[in-house]
Amino acid sequence: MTQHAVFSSGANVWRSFCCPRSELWLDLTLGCGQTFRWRETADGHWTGVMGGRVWTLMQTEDRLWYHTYGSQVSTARQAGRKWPGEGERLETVKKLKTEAAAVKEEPEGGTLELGEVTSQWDGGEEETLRDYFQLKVPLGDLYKEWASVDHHFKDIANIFTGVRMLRQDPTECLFSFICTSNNHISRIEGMIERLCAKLGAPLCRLDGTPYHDFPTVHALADGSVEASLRDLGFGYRARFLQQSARQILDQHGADWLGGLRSVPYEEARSALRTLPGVGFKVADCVCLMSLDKSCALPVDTHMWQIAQRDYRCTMATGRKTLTDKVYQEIGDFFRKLWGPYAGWAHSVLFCADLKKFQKLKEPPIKMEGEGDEKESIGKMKAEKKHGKARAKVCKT
DNA sequence: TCACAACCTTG
DNA sequence: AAGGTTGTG
Repeated sequence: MTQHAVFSSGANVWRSFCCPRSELWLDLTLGCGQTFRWRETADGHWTGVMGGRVWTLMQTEDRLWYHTYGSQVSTARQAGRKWPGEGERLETVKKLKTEAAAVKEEPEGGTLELGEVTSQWDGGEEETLRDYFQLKVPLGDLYKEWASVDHHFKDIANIFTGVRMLRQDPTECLFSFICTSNNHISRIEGMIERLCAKLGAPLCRLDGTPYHDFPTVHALADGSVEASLRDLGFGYRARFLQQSARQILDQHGADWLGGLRSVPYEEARSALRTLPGVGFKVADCVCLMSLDKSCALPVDTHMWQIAQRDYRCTMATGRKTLTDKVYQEIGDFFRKLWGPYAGWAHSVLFCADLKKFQKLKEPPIKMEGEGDEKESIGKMKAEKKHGKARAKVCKT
């Protein structure tokens, strides 16, 4: 049976490229609720479906490592495409061992075996990842700019580093976020998993777990979908999904969503809002996370509270419900404060507000024999093991 | 433009 | 209640 790839096992092919932690922190970026399809299948190893195939990712101090499954898929994908030269991508096994040993703290030393490293062209995988993580956007520089204009941001910026917007598939993003209304992240993840298992193309099976692609708009538009999804626990959202898919095909065509990438923000948002189950909040999520609208800023109940509590945002206070007008004003307030990448800054604050990451705000715990450069990671692992969960730290 | 209820489940 | 949307007054 095929198993999930593990970096230290020596049984898998891993490739990597330079990507410092200040630019990307996988645990936060994949776990902050912008995507619902990645799971931590081993310590620091994230497995999920992206671009029609299954990946496992992990990172060391300054590199991002990746493994993909079922390489036969890549043959079709490569056809007719020209990829940039591979240049300095290849590393020697010796260098890998040195680096991995340094980072992974193998006490035995020398027992660590790494997977095969081939010199063949990687089939565009590195480029796919660079696009998915939008690595051309200089996150470290943006953090400095946001911190210079906003001391609340500055307070958390040193802890919650590398929180990056993904460039997700628009179809997956739209239909996933229609599921988020009145819902928790943990439950959403289960729903999306069942949605893909029911309507998505099967890709492979790892350790007995089947992986599926996200369903196509066509699959979601079928008349039987609402009943199926209600059976899977989608509640009233089942109809929204089927109707939105139907409306896209009937009124625009399957390529319409992707085409919104080249349309101005407000226009794209208005277009999305014509779909059932899509209000301002969901539309902004889709704009920000899949349509290249970096200024789109989803205002949920969290951001509403943050705006009042931390920013004394006057338009946010004194109302019982988040009206369309206030929604707009809060977004404009943060866009003025943070600039054209306001949506990215928002996700850092959102991430820092999540219950599951509150432990990162605690003072570091010194572990015996632990170097300080791996402090934050060591701290997280240590506290995961000890199950520490202290009260949320709020700054006022 | 604002407020409120209803909507499906479950952690 | 939970990262909302829709319909009604």
